[in-house]
Amino acid sequence: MEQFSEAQRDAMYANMFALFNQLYPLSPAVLATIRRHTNIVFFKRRSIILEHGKICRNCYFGLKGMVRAYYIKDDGQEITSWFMKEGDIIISVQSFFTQTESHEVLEALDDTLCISLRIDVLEEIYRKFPEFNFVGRKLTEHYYIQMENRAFSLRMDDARQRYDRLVAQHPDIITRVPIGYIASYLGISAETLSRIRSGTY
Amino acid sequence: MEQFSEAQRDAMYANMFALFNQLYPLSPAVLATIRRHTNIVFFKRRSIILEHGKICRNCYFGLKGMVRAYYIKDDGQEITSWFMKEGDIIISVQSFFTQTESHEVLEALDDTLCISLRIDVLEEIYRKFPEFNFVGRKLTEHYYIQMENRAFSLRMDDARQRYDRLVAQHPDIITRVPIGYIASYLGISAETLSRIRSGTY
DNA sequence: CACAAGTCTTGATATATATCAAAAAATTCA
DNA sequence: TGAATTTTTTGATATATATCAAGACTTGTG
Repeated sequence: MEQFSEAQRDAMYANMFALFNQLYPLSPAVLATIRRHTNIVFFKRRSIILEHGKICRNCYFGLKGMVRAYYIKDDGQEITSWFMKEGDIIISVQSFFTQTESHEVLEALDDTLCISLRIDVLEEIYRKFPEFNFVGRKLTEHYYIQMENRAFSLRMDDARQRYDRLVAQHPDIITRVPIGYIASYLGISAETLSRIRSGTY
Repeated sequence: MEQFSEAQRDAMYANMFALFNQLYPLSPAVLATIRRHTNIVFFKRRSIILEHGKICRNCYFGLKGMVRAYYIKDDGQEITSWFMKEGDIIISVQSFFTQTESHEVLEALDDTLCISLRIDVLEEIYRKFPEFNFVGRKLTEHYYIQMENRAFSLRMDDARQRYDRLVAQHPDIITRVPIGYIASYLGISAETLSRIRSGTY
């Protein structure tokens, strides 16, 4: 992999720390501990970050690149559950939070750069710096609300409305992700999404 | 409403504290603070716990009774988002976590009894007892995973499979909730659910 | 207890979206 | 670059589920 200068690393961590500090102003001691016990990892385009059935033992902070999470149906069909990118926390929610075998696969859609934090290190940080639970709670709340919105759209909106909502809320996903993955995320076939986009529907 | 003896209250709180302690062993000081700054509230069957457009300023712990959360579509149709009952935390997720006007309505389906905790009190507890963020984080994670499972079922399963999954995972909801509400939660019409249940599909 | 109001079922038909198949376009890589 | 592969589009047909309408149940209430 590439090596990074200290200045480059500083910039990467500044990114993540800005997010944390905005939720709860953290002491230099916590930030130094985080920096000391995490590292920068690189995933090649198309590579698997987390395999199906493995336990998600790392939490990633996205620095560059798009990642998708997907399930595999019994018939082999892949169902995309979500997309994560720069500034996002990247995990298999179920697996990371419960430390059980993941139902999801995490796959890098681009060459992807992340800060990687091991669960045991994170738990140690939660223990040693209880105020960091504030950050963990706020981030969980944030992603929970996003998930709720998506579940809601699936019940309330038809295919075209779900697509329009995604375009409105996440225009970058539309441009950066192959249409087939977007279709399975929206719960529709690739053909239907193609027709929606072409104005047939 | 009714008055409760100290012994009855003890039993109610024991319920909630057991949940908390199981996530993180809390000091008597926190528990005493919680008990002192919360109260038991009663909602009559069919009454509205939280109106649409109001800010959800209380977090409830369910002691008795079923509650449903629903949205109202532009055309007036009610779409049930979830059911909460004894042992559950009852809030409008979006409204409580962001302290913005609720998109959801919370409605008591039964005569319902809850422990009520004001958001400002909760925030004070988070500040004064940072370890309580651990509990808040764990609970948020738990409900987040549940929400993920539901969003997933909506994308992956057809109507019959979604119903079967609900029966398998929450048999009590089927027996305690009118079928029309269950249908809108599953994202299908009441007629279709009726046919699924009768074995037509 | 009976009637009103709401809820659930059943049937007929309509519609959104899936599926299958093949061509067209885009992307990858040797 | 150009052939091979993958992705996307388009067309024809099939299907799951919605909608509309009417009747049968339930339930709550005076």
